[in-house]
Amino acid sequence: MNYRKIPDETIRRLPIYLRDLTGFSQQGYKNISSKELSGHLGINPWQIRKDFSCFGAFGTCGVGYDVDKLIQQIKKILKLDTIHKAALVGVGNLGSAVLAYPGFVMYGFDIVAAFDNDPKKIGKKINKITIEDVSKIPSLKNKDVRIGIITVPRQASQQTADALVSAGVTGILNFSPCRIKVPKKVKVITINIALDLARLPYYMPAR
Amino acid sequence: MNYRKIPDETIRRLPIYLRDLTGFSQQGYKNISSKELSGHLGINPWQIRKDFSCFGAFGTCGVGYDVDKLIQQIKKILKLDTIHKAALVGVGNLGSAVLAYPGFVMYGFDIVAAFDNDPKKIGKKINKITIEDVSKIPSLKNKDVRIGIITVPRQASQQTADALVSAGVTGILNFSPCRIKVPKKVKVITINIALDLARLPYYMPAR
DNA sequence: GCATGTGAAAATCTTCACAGCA
DNA sequence: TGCTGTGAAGATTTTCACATGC
Repeated sequence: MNYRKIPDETIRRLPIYLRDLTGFSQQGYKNISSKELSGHLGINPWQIRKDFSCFGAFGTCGVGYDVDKLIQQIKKILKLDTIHKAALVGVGNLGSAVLAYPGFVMYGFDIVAAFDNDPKKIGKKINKITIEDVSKIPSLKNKDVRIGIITVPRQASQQTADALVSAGVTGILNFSPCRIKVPKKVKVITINIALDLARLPYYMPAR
Repeated sequence: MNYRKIPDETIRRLPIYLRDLTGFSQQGYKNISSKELSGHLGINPWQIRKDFSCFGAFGTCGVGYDVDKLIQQIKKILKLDTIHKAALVGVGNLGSAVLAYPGFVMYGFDIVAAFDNDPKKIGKKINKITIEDVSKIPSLKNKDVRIGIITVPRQASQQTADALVSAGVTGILNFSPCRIKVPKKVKVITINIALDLARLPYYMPAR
């Protein structure tokens, strides 16, 4: 195998594999074939094999893949083999939902701080985290927090991003419905629910 | 121009264009060039022109595109030129956030019903919508609701999907962290926040 | 001059077919 | 026989270059 860069589309699929493989591991599976995985995920077996082949030969012919080895390898590729501390800004409806979201833990994320600018919310606790004033964002520098989650209204998103970047964050999960500008070093992934919903009618059958 | 199918990737970008064009329209812009749009969106000008060229020539050379015509055309392509009624199932943290989310209105979505299985929540009102028991989902048949939003825990997602499909829904926005099986006619778009977050460390610079 | 629209080239991603190995 | 791993073919998407029109 040539060592090529792993395709972005493969990277997009890796967390999906990881999620289901973790499930299989907990059920006691030792090995799993691309065909079995395919049935679960709705991804073609050859696509799965191609994806896995990007990072070396892990399967045993006639048997399948070693589930736990695969999990370790995917975690290593995605750099999910260490705990990542994250901070959330904007504890409104969405922010609260994200704070309570159980899905983060399994990938090794730990939300260690939450900020808001509403005096009524400051000091309150959600999930053992005390909400602090946004002016305290710079304190993240001392906490080795590299990931920021932005769940503030659109108008405040850019300044929030700026504050997070200044505090040393290099990865941002942005829930604001707009693009934010950051230095090249910083990676932003934007999640916009409305954009996904807006595609739905196009794919729905005509009545 | 050959009448080809519009590429899926173009469809994915159309809602983004629509969002920003709507903003420009409200600011009084009559025309806009691909270059101006490019600056806002972070998408290359030639990509933008290629996308727009899929559905006919709309631009004026030397001037740019007619903002309002473009908006109308994109809405037509995405079938967003009519109001779409939607129903939400699962009024927990995430469900409440989605109900309160302002982003849906601008694309013409109207959440007309919400369901939960928790007796404490039934009868409560959120955003003028009274929460009903999940057993009432079949009543959607009479309301011409074609879109379902699933924000229930993983275990309940498949049965929720089944109930929605039986009630006539043909498009589902699924927030559950698993795949749901539906008839081919039904389109599902799955949003999984954790999957997006899981990609972030890979793209972040090494410390 | 300026900005669109489009064929052609390049890059990327998916599908296939089959050799190779337990 | 059953399943992996991979080169090659096919499909899709992005980028480019430039002719065309106001």
